[in-house]
Amino acid sequence: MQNSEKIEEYNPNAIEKKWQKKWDKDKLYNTPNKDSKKKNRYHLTMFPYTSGDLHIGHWYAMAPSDSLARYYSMKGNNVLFPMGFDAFGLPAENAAIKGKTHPKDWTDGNIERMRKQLKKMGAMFDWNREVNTSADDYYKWTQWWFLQLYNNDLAYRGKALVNWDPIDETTLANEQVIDGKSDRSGALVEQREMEQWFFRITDYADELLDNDQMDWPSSVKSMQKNWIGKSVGAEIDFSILDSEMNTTELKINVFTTRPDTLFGVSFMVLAPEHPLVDKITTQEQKNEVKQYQDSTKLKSEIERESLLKEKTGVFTGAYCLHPLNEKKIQIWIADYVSPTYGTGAVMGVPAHDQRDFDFATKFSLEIIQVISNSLNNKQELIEAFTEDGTLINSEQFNGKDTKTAINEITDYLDKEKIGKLKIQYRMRDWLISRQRYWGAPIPIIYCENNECGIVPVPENDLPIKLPYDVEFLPTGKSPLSLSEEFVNTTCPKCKGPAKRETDTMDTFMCSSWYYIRYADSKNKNAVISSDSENSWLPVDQYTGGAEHATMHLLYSRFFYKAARDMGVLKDDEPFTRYFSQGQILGTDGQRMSKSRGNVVAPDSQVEKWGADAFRSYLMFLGPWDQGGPYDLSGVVGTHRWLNRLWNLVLTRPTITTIEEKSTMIKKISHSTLKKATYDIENFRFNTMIASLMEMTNALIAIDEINKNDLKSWDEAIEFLCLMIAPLCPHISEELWMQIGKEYSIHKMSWPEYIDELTISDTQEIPIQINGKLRVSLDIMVGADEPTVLQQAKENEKIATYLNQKEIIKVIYIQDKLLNIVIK
RNA sequence: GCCGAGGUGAUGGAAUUGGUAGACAUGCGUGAUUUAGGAUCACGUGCUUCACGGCGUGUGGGUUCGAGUCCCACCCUCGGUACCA
Repeated sequence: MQNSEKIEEYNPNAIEKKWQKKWDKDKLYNTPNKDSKKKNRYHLTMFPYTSGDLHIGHWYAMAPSDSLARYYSMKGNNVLFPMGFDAFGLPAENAAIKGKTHPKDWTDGNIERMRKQLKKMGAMFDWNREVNTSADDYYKWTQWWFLQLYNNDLAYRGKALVNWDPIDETTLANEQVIDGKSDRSGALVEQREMEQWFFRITDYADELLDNDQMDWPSSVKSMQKNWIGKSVGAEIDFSILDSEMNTTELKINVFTTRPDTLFGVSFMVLAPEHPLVDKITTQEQKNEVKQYQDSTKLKSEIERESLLKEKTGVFTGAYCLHPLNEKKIQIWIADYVSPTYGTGAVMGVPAHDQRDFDFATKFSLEIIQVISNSLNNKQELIEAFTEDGTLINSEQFNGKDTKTAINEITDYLDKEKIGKLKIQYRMRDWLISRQRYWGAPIPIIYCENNECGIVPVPENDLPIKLPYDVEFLPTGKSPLSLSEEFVNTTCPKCKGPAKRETDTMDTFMCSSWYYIRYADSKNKNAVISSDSENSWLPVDQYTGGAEHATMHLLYSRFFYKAARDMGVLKDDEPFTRYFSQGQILGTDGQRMSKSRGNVVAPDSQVEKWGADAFRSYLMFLGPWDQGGPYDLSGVVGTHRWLNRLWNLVLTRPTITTIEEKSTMIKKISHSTLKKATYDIENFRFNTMIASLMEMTNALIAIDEINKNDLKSWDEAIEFLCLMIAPLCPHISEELWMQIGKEYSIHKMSWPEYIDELTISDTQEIPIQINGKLRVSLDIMVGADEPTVLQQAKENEKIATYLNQKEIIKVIYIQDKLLNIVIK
């Protein structure tokens, strides 16, 4: 660099503060519903839970998402990129109990702080559309959604065994139970029966399963499929016999995916909790059965697991009848049968199911082989044979193969009315009731007059406001039930005395529709106007953590489909394209947590290096979907780069008087632009930044240019600023101004590259002998084989290799390589 | 067990369809500058060998002129899920 003129030093903190203020003042990022010249495009990053401080994970998730939104905005779209707060939920209540504040005050304070921290990111959030799920103008609509679901028979009240967290004193969704423990409190979860509100998500199981065409990561799609867990099989009735061995009215209904093994049934197993157990157990077995049931209840899921899956169980003394061969079959109870999956009863086929095999071995029950193939013929079974094969010992079905037998036996059972085809799902209906304070009240009234019964709150009465002055300390009852003022009301139908529902809604309900509200966040008359819906929905690009695969992302899809069927929205899927970023870890490679003491605070990193260097470092670290440990000594790399970039842009090289024009600068800028464009569209921020660094370094290496290249130089600098704009919004804006361009760089267009300019006239081609690289030669682009071979032979080193040897074959790939095979 | 992703220098990671392995960056080394610096700049840096060269992408085999990339078998790590009948 020959220019002696002193330039100002790069000072990230000063310029970042300056531009954030100006953008805010100019409302640069407020997005109108319509822009006559541009196509609308909706980008979304998951909104944060209001936990108190923005942590590095938020930056890792949001900064690249912002860069993407900015890129598509430069590509000529009218991009909506909103932000808000997921503000209801247990931690607010827990923190309030601990810190002796009120959940609302705690939450509102956190929102204030987090909004400030978010603004330091320099993202293009449209704050005009901010939502706060705990604000009454938001949860009014959460309640409205509940009413719509209720009116369309998608919400129902039912008794159910629920997961009960004894520490937080609330129910939990299955998704919130990890290894039998509460994902929040860590307490061992108990089973309790309660009256609860459910959503019929299972009605949508098949449609939710159908996700092949979605532009989502395959891992997330497969997680959802596994979670829904569809299996096709048959339900079969086994008639229970009385003590005289006569058929009774009682039947055991089992679900099996292997009806072809029906003749192999040698016992029946009920879950200890199965309602038939008490009715069929014989007098002699009563005590033993009761004892087993009690011990099961006391066993936590952890204990069940830790017993190395050793089978336990008790005979009930009762028998049932095999529907096809009329054999008498013992009925047992065992805890390996889950009361909540299928029918809570299993037909024991020890020869062809490993669990049944273990059980039969332990209790010396008969093992009848009914499937065989060439491999296991005549062999004594030492474990269950679970492969397909041919039926044996199965009367009229002998000789059929597994697949045929499944169909024929199912058909036969159906015809004889002893069974039928059944599709079973692992996923259960969504339990939304929470016995907690800090959530949206469920808009239901229970009228004391039995004729009215359960009465939904009329839409005009919404929102049912969450009272501020309530005792929310945990007592096992819903805090709202302790507030006379809240509970006592009049029935909307008969005007008689009535009581309100005192449970609140699962917060996943709030987050199932927030992206819908962004499109029309201030609408007082409707959840969204059809105009706003047409403008923005569905979301074009959603990004967020894969930990939400089976909860938030599945619930949102259900909500959207339900909304379609209720006539609220038009489309089938809420998120057209979804990408899940990985997780940023502590410097020790572990998950960041206060207890480990490995938390890196983004605020201090921003203060030290500036938001631009910090953002770009997070993107440079590695592939975005991979995550990984944060390296405190690595940020300096992107900081140094921005420093070099700063000096480069503000200093022109010496201009010589040589007339000859070079194509080098154009090649650098256009090929970098090509690569950067490809990379950002494919979420490859790390390689995009690497190539921008390469371009920066290449331009710095040029310390003099000739007069005719001046235009190319200025274009290169311009391209560089524009390409950096989505990644580092502050430094690019500042440099853009300093080189005398029009405000704002963020309203400029992404440049277009010219493909011919990305190629130069000569290229280095590797010359191999027998596939081993020996030398690289500078060859004209597009040269043919004889030319290249000739040049190679002329090379001294190659010539020595070829000396006295016979050339068997020459492989030449144009502009790629030359391989000479010799003997 | 099942489903999904992955295994490349000291470290994070590059390598569009099989075609120069290690781009870019950190760290480290040497030098420059500075009163000093954990600031900045330049050069070097896969392993091995004095060198010619040889060896190198989890392990073993295969296909090919040529394999990080394709095929077969296996090992390991991470994420999800599980007596799911």
